[in-house]
Amino acid sequence: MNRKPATAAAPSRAITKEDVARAAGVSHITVSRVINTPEKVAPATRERVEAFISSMGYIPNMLAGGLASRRTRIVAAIVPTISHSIFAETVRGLSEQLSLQGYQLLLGQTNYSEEAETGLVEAFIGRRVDGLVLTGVQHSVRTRQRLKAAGIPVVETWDLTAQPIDMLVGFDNHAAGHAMGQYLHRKGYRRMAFVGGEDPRGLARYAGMRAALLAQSAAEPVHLVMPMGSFLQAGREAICRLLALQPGIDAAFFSNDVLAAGAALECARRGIAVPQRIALAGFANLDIAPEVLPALTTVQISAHQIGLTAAEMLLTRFDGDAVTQTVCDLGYAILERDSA
Amino acid sequence: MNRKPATAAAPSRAITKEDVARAAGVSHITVSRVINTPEKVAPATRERVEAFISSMGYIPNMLAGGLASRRTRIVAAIVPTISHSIFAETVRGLSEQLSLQGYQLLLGQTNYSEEAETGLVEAFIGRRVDGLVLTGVQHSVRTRQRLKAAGIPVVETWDLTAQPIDMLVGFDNHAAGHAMGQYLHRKGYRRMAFVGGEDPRGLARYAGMRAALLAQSAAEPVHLVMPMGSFLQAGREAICRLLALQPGIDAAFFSNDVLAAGAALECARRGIAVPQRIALAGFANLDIAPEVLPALTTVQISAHQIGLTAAEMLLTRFDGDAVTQTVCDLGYAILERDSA
DNA sequence: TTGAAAGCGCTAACAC
DNA sequence: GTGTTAGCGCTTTCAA
Repeated sequence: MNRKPATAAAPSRAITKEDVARAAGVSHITVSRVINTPEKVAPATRERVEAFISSMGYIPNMLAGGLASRRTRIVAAIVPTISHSIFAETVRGLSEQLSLQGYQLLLGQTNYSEEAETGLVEAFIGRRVDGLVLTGVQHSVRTRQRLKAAGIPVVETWDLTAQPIDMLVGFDNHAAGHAMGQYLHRKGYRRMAFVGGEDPRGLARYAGMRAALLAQSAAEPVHLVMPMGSFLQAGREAICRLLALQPGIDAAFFSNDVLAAGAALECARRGIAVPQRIALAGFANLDIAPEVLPALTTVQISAHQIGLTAAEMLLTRFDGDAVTQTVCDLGYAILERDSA
Repeated sequence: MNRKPATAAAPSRAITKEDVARAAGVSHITVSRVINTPEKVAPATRERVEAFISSMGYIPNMLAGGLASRRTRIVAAIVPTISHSIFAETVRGLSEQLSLQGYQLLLGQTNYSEEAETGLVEAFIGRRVDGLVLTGVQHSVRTRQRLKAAGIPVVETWDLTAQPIDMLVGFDNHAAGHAMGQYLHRKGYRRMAFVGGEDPRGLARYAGMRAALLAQSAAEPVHLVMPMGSFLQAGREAICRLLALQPGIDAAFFSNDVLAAGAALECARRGIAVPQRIALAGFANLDIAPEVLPALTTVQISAHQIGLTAAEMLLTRFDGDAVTQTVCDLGYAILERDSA
């Protein structure tokens, strides 16, 4: 199946603005203008230069351009992992919106490690990205220092805080958890559990739910921490563990829909009536939420919109305009379906 | 919730190698060495310089470095969409492996448009990426020309071809479809359908399945094309359409597990016995495949490994070594479970 | 409307 | 072990 052993290619020398300029009989700056500000070039000259650009297959070196202009037209995004569809959606939104304006997206994954985030932030600053999108509002001191020193536009996402580094688009995780806690309590459930990971946002949702229950003098919810990984399987295991450890439990709020869907699947398999025996609630309103049986009651948020909005904020800044609304609260909504 | 209107920050002037050099009383080249080849610097000098780098918070400008050295340490990946977990897995593998060596990932999405791919390739060449990872083996002439002219290392993924642009890691989609066709036929199913999108790889799987059935003198499979979007829902709709249009149908092979899972969920909902009334087979062995009821028979491939391998190939090239195995066939395997 | 000069911050090649 | 000299390919500012 193999072909010739491939060695490093020999890029003789890439073609430059000078080459095009020489061929077209103008100076390189004119070529530059044809590309960046065509309206400032005489139509005749422009057409001739364009013809040469095209026939010679000239592609401007944006590295050199970026160095000279101090604008790279690159935005970096840092997410815990691209494997979780919520973050994938945010990244998709970002990338789509950014590419409309000729910006490119550099992607970094932290795997939920703050240390990794710090490293990525430094790497991206080193690449002189025009803007940075961070997940969450919790960052190392070093990250904050670097960001401040670099002075580049930053958008934090997926959460809310009173002291954003710069801009922010997200929703109140604590309030969302609180709302679900109230909802479940109102529905008559009294012995609840929260199932999730240990990321700050999941923890905030748990805290919100807990606060809601305590405010109603209801029992404190069981907090079951599951490892991040295959959420579906984790959800199945979680429901088994919950039922075994706390037979009296009557409702479970999961940190995301996939976890909840796994639980629903397991209940179906074991003939456990949902929501009669145990109610299930998810988070995010992912594709899977309405599809399992029973359809999942969940908290609706918009992962994709987070990416879109973050991109818009950044783009506004890049245009030199001031972003008046530096904090964008996208909100959330309890979506009642059949599982709780 | 708003704070001060945010305006473009004033990055007075980023600190450079010169600044550090002056402070440490050495020349800028020594600072450069401390960063890039510390072993070539006297320990005493090194430590002093390192102290200044750290205390001054110096972050090298990789744009300038890249321009001078002609190496950006950036790899670009182009996928149809990051929303489909198979591609997200590939991107995750790529990013993980690359970041181990200090490389960063630029991400582009085509939304299955060849034209978009062409544009992205040009943009990435303009950014002088060190390597490029493409999805599939079908590309515009222009893309091929540009890539050839640029002479940068390229890895095509997710398919196989006799004439790769450069390097290749994937598996034979036609053969995988063929194998599933044979499997289903062997299992006794005779009136089959294929459900998928119109991407080249899905089409190849359909063609393979069709060839297998025709070789057995079995009936030609029905080919149902579903729009890309919410796969779960598309899977549900597909099974409804199939059963309505072709009541005699006894097996359906879906272009991916999510589609198949949607169908399984709908069958469960409507009390349609799987695999007795209709057998269901998926593709990719995603997390969801073993979790639905009945567990999905599918074709196992490794999306994550594709990313890992592509990164390794590229990294080998970057090290100046020749990649002897330019084509890596990761293979596939029929995974028999309960649905077919 | 077009061009010349200067420099963005770094690395490569060669000297000392 | 360390420094000097030249660029890398582009944009910016100013001049014509």
